[in-house]
Amino acid sequence: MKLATWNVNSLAVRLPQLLDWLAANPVDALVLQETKLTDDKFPAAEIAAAGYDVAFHGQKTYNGVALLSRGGAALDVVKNIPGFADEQARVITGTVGAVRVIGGYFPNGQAPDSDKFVYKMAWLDALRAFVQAELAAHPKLVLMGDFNIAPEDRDAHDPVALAGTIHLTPEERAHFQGLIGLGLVDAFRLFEQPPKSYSWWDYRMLAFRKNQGLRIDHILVSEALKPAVTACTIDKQPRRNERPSDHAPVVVELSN
DNA sequence: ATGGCCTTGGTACAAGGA
Repeated sequence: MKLATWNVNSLAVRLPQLLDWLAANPVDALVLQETKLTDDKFPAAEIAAAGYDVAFHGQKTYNGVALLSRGGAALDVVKNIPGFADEQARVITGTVGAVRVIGGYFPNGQAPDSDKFVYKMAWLDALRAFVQAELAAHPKLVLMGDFNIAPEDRDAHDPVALAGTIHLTPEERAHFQGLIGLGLVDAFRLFEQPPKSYSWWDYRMLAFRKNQGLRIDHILVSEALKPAVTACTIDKQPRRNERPSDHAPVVVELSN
């Protein structure tokens, strides 16, 4: 079983690239972030034609998430975080096969002294409680998406220059470790990886060509699933497309 | 160089992203 996450930065722009990627990478489940589409504009028919069921939760202009699945629609779908009032469409959860999948578009946070950072902290608190409850009900769980957190210094191309800036603050990293503390593991770090592995590169400054990026897109798997994880990789290929998303997909492979 | 680029909404340029 293969699961993946990809921040597409506008599904309206990236739909052809998504369909190309799915044809080349027939995953069993895929969560998308930053679809930037209201539900009435979501391209469900095109995705169905590619062989995927899809649940989605979007809004105009910003945010928006989706959960694609092959071999049956996701069950028991939950949109956003129950009990956390939020006008922003950032979370979609569903059961695919035997796995509970939570897809999240974590808030950016803008800057550590901003109102958006305060929102990010509150959102992360709510997410943690939600994941804890989901985990209790569904031991086989995957939490994946655009976390907007670089968990360690090796997840940033210049951790000295970027120390304390958004995505690298101690507060954000503590929240990442809080999620790990629920009984999750960073699937990417279960394996030897190339040095300077990133999942996002700024559109500016020729950042992709110079590999000046951040690893902020993650797949966390529960302890019950950890023994089944056989691989986890970042697929840089779509970042080489014309008009690419600034994020690359991350893929995890589970045995059975 | 508190920038650069990309997307949206809307049709000029501001906001947001990370």
